[in-house]
Amino acid sequence: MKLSQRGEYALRALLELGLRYEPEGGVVRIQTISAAQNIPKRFLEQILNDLKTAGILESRRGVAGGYRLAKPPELITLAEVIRHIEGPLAPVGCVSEKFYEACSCPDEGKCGIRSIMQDVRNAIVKILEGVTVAEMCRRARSLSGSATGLEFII
Amino acid sequence: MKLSQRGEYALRALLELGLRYEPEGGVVRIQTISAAQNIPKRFLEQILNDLKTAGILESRRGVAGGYRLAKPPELITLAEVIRHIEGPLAPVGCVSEKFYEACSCPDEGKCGIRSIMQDVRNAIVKILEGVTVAEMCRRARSLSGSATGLEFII
DNA sequence: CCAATCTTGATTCAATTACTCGGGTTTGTA
DNA sequence: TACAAACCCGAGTAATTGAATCAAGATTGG
Repeated sequence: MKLSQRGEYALRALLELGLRYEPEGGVVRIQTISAAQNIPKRFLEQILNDLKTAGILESRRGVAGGYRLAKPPELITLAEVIRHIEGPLAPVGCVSEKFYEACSCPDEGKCGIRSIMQDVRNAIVKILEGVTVAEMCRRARSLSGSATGLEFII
Repeated sequence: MKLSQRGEYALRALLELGLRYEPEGGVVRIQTISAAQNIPKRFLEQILNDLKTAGILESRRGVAGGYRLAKPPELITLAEVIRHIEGPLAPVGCVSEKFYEACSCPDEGKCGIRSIMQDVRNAIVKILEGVTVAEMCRRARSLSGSATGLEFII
C-alpha cells in the first residue's frame, strides 16, 4: 500500500517547482531541486524527464537550462502525477479504472474483497484527484507560516 | 499503492474461512481453501501459519487437522490483517501511526505532501478498520445472491 | 569555442516477491 | 502399533522491482 521512493521524490520535486512557479517565470536547475529537497541528483534526472514526457513538466537545455511546470499548478492533480509514476492508485488491479487487471479469484463479480477494495480505491482517488500541486504548495506555506516558504533558500 | 499477492491471498483465505465459520464448528483443510480460492498450496501454507502467529487463526494438526478463525469474524478487521501481512497502511512511512519512519524531506513538520498523505492514510484506515471478515462475507453472500455462498461447493 | 546544463540508455546492486522443496511432527483410525 | 493424512518449519530460488549510478551525447548562452 506504499508509495515508492521514486513517487515521493516526484511529489517533492513538484512541490519545489510549484513554490518557485510564476506564469512567465524561468526554469529551475536539477541541482537546485536536488539540494533543496535532498534527492540524489542522477536519480532525480530520470524522474524529471519522466514527468516531462508525461506533459507535466517542460525543460530548457543548455547553460541556463532547467525545468518548470508545463501548466499552472492549479491544473496538476496528484492523482495524475502518481498514476504516471507508479501506475494504479487502486490497492488491487481488479478495481482499477485506468489499469484494470483480472485477478485469480474464483468469481470477480461475487467477490466480497473486491467490493471493499472498490471503496478504498474511491476514497484514495477522491482525495488525490481533488488535490493539486497548488494546494500542496498552499499547505506547505501555511505550515511554515510564511509567504513563500523559500525565505531561507533565496 | 498496491496490496501484494500475499496480502490478497490472505484476505481470500479469510473470506473462505469466514464463510465456513461456526462458533463451535470444525476446521478447514489447506487443500480445501487452496482449491476453492485458487491459491498455490505451499504458498498458502506459509500465509495461514503467519496469520496463526498473529492470533487471527488457530489450527489443529494431524489427520483431521486444518485451520479456523481464532475469533468470531465480527472481531477481525481487515486493517488488522493487512497490517500484519503487509506492514503500514499509510502510503508513506512518515504518516504511519503503527510503523512510523522518518523521511528524507527537509522538514517533516512543514511538509505539504505529508499533510495530504495524512488525509489519504486516514481515509484508508477508516474504511479498513471499519470492515470485518464478517462484513466481507456478508458482501460476498449478497453479491452471489445466496444464503451461504457455498451451495456449489458443499 | 567552452562550460553548464539537460538527454538517453545501459548497468549495477540490493531487496522483495512469489513461490517451491524437503523433511519434520502430530494425530485419528484401523 | 502402524500408517497415512494433515499441519509445521526452515531453506532455497528464480524473477521482478527499486534505487540508484555511470558514461556519453546534444544543446545553449556567453
